[in-house]
Amino acid sequence: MFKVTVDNKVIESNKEISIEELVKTNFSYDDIVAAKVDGTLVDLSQLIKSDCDISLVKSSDEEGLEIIRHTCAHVFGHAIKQVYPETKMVIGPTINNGFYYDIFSDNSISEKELSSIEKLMKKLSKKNYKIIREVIDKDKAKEVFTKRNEDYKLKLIEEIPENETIAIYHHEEYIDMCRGPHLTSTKFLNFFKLMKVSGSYWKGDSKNQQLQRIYGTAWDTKDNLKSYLNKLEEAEKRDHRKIGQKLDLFHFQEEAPGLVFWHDKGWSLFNIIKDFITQYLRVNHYQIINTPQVLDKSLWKKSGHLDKFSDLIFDVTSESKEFAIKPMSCPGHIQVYNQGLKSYRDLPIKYAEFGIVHRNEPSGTLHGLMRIRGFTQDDAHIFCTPDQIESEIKKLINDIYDLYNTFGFTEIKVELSTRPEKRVGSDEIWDKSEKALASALNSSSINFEHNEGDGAFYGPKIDFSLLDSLEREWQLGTIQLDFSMPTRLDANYIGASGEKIAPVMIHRAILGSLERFVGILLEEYAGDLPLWMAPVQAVILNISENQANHCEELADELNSANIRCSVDSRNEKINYKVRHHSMMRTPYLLIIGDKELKDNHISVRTRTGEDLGVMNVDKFVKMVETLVDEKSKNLNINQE
RNA sequence: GCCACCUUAGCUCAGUUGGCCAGAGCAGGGGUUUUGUAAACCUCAGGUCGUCAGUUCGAAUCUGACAGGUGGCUCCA
Repeated sequence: MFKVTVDNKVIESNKEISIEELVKTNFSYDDIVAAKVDGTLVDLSQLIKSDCDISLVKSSDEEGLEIIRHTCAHVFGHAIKQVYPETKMVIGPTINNGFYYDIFSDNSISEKELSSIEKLMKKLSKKNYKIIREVIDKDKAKEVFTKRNEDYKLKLIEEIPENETIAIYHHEEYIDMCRGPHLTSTKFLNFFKLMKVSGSYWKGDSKNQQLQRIYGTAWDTKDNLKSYLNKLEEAEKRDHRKIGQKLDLFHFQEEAPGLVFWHDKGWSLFNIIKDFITQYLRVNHYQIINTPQVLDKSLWKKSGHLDKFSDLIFDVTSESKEFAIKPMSCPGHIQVYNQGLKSYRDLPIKYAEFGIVHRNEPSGTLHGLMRIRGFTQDDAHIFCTPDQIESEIKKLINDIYDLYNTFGFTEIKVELSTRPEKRVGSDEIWDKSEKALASALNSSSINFEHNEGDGAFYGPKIDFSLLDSLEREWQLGTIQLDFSMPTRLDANYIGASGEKIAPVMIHRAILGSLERFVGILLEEYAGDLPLWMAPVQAVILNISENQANHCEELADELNSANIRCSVDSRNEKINYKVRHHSMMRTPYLLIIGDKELKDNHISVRTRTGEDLGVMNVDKFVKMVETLVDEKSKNLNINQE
């Protein structure tokens, strides 16, 4: 006789019983997909024979969804082996919102085929067959997968420690190896979709065998599947490339892959952001400098960039001399630092540059404004003593958060990368600086992930990332400690006792690439930029020709008052113009008819269709000034 | 760079199994209209169907190469 507590209900039993059976006989639930026995996630087929505490996992729970997705990956395996029996299964993990399966097959799977494979999966899941878990030892596992010609599964088995048991799951004739848990039948597997195919590599290494990866999504209900697919569609509309074209901000063309043609309004936005950062730099005692775009290769050789990153460097040859277009600004900044002697009393010295850098990124990695070959970094280098590291870092972290918040970003992913195997600098200085970075993060009570061994060879770093509309991560800010380059490029300062010492260099970018940042901003706001960043803040629309001249005068007046304003006096109906400029996401539409002309008033409408009523110009100017000063997201001062 | 896919007018897209001068809507030009808060009406023009080669009596449509792009993978100072 033993006692089991299931969701606070105590059940007694005197014979071994599966959780599934236990639930069936004691509850009327129909959405249980797995269970946790004393906190450990297990299959429902698990047998219970002694006292324990069980909590049930529902299909709608995060863990339940993951199980559905995991099992869905297996059913994909079941299906693909029926279509192409010689397919070799590799790995099929769950990911956010779904799963993928890496396979090896001589048949290349195209996206067109996915719907027919999906149909077969549906057919299999409709059979509502039992999924049977079997625990076997390593030798038996080898035997099973040797028989099935599953070369990759065999490689995986090799990596499993001796005397560890292995679980395999039987899906009718299909067998997959997996820790589980899994569904006990395909009953809960109804709402899924195969999404896309991609290439991938065995062990994620491009030197290894190329595999095919099939992505899918799976949900507990039809509605959840539908709303996920809808969400993707909505996200697509926020794509910065589409918005950029619609709002006439920038374009790309074939002759300049990975390089931006900025149009007036896009460049205006770019410069608003740049000016905002410039203001920050002034207040925080940066020296704003500018260094050459093209430098002799000997300098890049000396800095170490040429050895490490030669593939990414654009070459220029002139009169038999070889130059490189700068891929980063640091060597240039050291040249400025090296002009004249520096004393320990001068430190920290901070050089900032909106450095335009070019990197010949592989064609397959380019992505709109997010990943390009020529971009502008809000780059700076802080030359300081080891003792100054921590306070400088702490300040930077806080500033980065403040600045991101000002732009409206609150979800920021932070990663701390520590010493890699191949590195320069003594262990003491690594200890000290890793500690400095971690304690700076901790003291600002910031959640961050550790990336052991992912630091640069010259020092540890902190990276800050934001998400785009499809929740892809893009790195923006970075703070990197560097113990190498100052020495390589002969930078030093005179210490208190007169000796020459190499300074520590902190590379840091706040927005990272301004281009990428514009991309992220556009997706975050779906083009509805807050007033202070809107390239055109107001457009004046006349009702008829009678008011056209007055509109021009009004525009001059508003522009003089620092409101970015244009006039649309085309011979069109007001409805047409309102629609047009609403779609262009201009924050304010100022409408002038005979009434407004007579009273010298403006009728104010926002891009979202809100009518702010008729007011005089002064009141409008004051409202805009206030909202811009506050960097508000609102267009109406009365909004709380 | 690798895998799959895509490329037709300024934009968004139609173009059936290869078959007469390749279509639509919006945008644009010209007229009419002088308009009151999300699309007035008439009319005109606009395309070497990404590029180059090939198959064919005939190619936007089939094949190949290349370019650019999209989604991933790898990479990312």
